[in-house]
Amino acid sequence: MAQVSIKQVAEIAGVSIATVSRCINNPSQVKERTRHKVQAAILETGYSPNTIAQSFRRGRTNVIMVVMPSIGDPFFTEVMQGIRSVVAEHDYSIIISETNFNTMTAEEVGAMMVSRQADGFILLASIFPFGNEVLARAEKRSQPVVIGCETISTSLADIPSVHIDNVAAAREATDFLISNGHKKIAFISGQRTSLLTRDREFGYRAAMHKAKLPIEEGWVVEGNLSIEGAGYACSQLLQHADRPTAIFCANDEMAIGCMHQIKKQGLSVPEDISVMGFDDIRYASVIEPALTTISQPARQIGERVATRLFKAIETGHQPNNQPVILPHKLVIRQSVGTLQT
Amino acid sequence: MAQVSIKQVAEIAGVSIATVSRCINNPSQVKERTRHKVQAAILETGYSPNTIAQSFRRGRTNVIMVVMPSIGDPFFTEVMQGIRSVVAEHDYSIIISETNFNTMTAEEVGAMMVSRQADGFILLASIFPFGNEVLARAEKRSQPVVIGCETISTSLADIPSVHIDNVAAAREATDFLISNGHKKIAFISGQRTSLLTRDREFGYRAAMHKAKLPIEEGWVVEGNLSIEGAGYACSQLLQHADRPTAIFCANDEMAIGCMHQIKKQGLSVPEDISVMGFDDIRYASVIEPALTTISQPARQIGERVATRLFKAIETGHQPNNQPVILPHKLVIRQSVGTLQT
DNA sequence: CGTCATAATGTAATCGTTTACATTTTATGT
DNA sequence: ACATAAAATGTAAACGATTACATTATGACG
Repeated sequence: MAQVSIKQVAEIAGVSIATVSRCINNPSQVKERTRHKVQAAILETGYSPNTIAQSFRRGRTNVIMVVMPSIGDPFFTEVMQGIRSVVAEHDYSIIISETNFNTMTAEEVGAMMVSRQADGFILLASIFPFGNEVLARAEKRSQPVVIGCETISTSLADIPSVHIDNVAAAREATDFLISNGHKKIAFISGQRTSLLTRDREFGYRAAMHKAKLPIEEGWVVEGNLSIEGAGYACSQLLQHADRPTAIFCANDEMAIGCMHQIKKQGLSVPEDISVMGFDDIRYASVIEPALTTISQPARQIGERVATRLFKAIETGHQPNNQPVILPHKLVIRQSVGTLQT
Repeated sequence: MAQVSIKQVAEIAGVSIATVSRCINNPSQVKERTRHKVQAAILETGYSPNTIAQSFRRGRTNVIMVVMPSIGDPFFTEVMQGIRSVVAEHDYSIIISETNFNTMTAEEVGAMMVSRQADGFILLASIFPFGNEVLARAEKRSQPVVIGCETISTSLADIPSVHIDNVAAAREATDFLISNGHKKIAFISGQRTSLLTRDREFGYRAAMHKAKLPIEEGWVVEGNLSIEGAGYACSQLLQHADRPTAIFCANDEMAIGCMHQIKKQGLSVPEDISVMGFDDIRYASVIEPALTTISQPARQIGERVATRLFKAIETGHQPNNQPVILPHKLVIRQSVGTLQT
């Protein structure tokens, strides 16, 4: 059975294809009697417009693309919900693309834009080398791009983005550990190539520096934002000659892997070692001990990112280039203990 | 800056648009000297093909769509990895659509197919009313559909699908509880409208029946496949006059929520109540106590589903309609205890 | 009833590719 | 050098929709 096209509908209804098209897109300008004929023909043939042809002709896809580091990451899933809620108010659909935590090059981002499969892009994943090049392309093609969550605050104040102040949040988290008497604090970061957690590492280092606490060689290790990766990173820390009393993980997923590893080696959290997470994913409160972490307003980030994107799509201009900074919150649960001094 | 089209490239290179097109799609049939000229022109203009126009003209999008109940569900994420690995071998990309655990109607599925935005569909989400109608549409449009994970074994042996034997697996899980001395076994299901867990409930009931164990009114409650939903469902069970000694949850996410709720009420797992999960998601082994559950070959399911889909796309026929049943495995950890009799 | 404004419909161009077919160029063998 | 086959390139139609513009139908009014 071949595809039914507007032509066949027109034929059956005994009108021109233009009238059929108008019937669908602008029913008010076709006479009622004709409209009925056409609708009958549509029903009879089971016609529905070929969206590809529509996109082609209109030069607009009514699709936005969200580039995620990983579907399956509970944090980004929540961001998606925010995005979704905004998209639902527009006549748009979402397609999701996944990088598996790999850092995207400007070329890859460019390739996605060039393919014109979407009218706008939300990047929740790292871009590198980032910034100007991507923006310039976006500008040229008038395909807006907004970045969510993941940026380096220091180097790109000029990209449209929505995120928390990762540096401040990480500093706060570290300060909390310090105020609980910890002096030997380790950090498990994301992939070295990922930008996601660099600001957090930076905040951690800043807090340690300010408190005049040393960061021993080997206290900052690379996880890969996964449970398994953190487990391995953690076991290295536990073998360290000068074993830390607290571990700050750049995301909750790793904190969970970290706690698991600690317990596996017969130690307990927080009695022997304290663990601090970041993100406040849904598992953070049900894991044992419940995770002390930084809560990000994930849903809200998603909403704001999408709102900015749509404004840009509608006006035809890139969004203005100020980052939007949303508030974070330290959530104190049970995974951090007080060190008797 | 307007889009660069093949026309401008042709003009600059001093050739016809056909030659440019051939240069891109069939370089072997254009002379080297010409090829160079064209490539130079492409570079100069920054041209890249308009994929929408290509899809339009070719009648093929080189995209497959995966409909998921929920991104963020660790189980489906793993299925996705399998799918992705197969897709990577073809010149295809994936777009993901999310139903948020809502059951799709045949109309919705039809709408997705009709929109022609993809050459084939993988449905990991419930369809209802399912079966013939969807298949008939798929057939008519020659847009293949393969279903993964989620079917009702009893009623649609004739849809191309890949999954485990959910009934047998659930029976096995229930038998394990029974063999550990449990007689009062409750079940937390998915949404009533979702097909995902019906077979599992069926298997549970079958096992109970075979062991001549009664299922008291109120022992089968509806979670919504989430931590929170299961928490609520679980608290109902704990208040039950005839409190169960074991709870079988239709997925791990709910088992985690369930255990959390049990502990919250001052009881412990598995001493007071045993909990059995289903799926073996990555959190199952790190949660405390580690979850006894049914392990599905998620990755493999994804691979097989995708393989079948591509075969169908390539041959232009619907896949044959036999379900592929993959093996599951009971994974015994710590969340199920033996009941002293 | 004729005129004219307006509403309804039709005609045909267009979007950027691909590709069947026609034409031109190049290579080969005598 | 010429005939001929093969290779390279060009021409133009097609995909299915939208839409500017042209045309026809409808209705209002004197």
